[in-house]
Amino acid sequence: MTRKATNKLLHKAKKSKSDEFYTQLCDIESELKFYKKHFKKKVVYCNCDDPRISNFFKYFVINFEELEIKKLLTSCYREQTSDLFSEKNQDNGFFFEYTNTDEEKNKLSSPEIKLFNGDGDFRSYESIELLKKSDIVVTNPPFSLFREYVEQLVKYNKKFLIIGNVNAITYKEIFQLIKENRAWLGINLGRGISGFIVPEHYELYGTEARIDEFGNRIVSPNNCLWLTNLDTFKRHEDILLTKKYSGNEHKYPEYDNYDGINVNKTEDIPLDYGGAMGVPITFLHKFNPDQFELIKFRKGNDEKDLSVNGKCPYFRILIRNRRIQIKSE
DNA sequence: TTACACGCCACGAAGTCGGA
DNA sequence: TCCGACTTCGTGGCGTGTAA
Repeated sequence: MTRKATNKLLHKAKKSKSDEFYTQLCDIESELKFYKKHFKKKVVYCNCDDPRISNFFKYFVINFEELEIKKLLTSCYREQTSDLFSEKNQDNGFFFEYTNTDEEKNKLSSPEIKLFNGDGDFRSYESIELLKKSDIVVTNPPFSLFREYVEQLVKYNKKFLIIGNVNAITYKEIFQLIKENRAWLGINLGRGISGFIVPEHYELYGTEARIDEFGNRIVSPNNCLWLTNLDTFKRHEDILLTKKYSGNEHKYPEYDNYDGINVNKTEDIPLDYGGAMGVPITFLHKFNPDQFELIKFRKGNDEKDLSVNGKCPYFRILIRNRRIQIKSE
């Protein structure tokens, strides 16, 4: 009888997606410029970042004085390769502490990194100890572990500004945070994040992939967002509404399974409708919690996807305009 | 009671469409 | 040409049904 094959390794290999995406300095600058006041006397932790490569590290070193940062911490994951023929692991994760002293500035080209005992995974004990010492986490975490990553930040009650995929809004856990006003979208979204630097071995896909002037291989997914719990001006600005429901009822069909109307574009949200409206997930990019209330995500009363005449539009978020008083019957 | 097959559902480091 | 909105469908996880 053949032995039952253990194909765990194969599964592991299949599951491990390419998470080696490096954020460009221009994209970091165009977002971080809106958060400068938040960093004064704070310990910043970039916990998915090799200081020798990361543009997050570079950004905070360049702007250390202007932002009045107290300390910068970075840590980096290294996959452990257990080698039967050597006694120790050669691929420990590592971390680096920076306080902008003259000595540190002079050694920036070869920073004195400190090895972890383990792999430096953001979930590891050693990395969590650094997390506990920090105030704000800023990085581009592995998208394949996005849920776990955010869960940990929330667990340790940290401020954060991180990059994720737009579809992260559709994750139950992430939407719940947004609904509870414990996280929101940053300033840039979609093409507002121009692209990521990928390693040599990575296939350049998509029509907008390119090699930049420095030879960096860039892919532009055009579907990324910044998720944060640092306040921004944008979430206090009302969305300008120009469309009317009354007289255009035919443009706003009612859902089969919820008492509300379907709105296909954020800009088409009517200014005179006080009931529930289903809007695209990208509405959250312009969301002001004082103007709109988030009621529910995706599902109708029957807990099935919202549908119009039997057809389900793409995921919708049910909202209500707080500025309009609903007449009591 | 257990093991396995099957079906449903959630998901997506994409990529396209179409209006301005 | 730019950019916000939307979609497609293969894959894996999980719950349930059924046979042994």
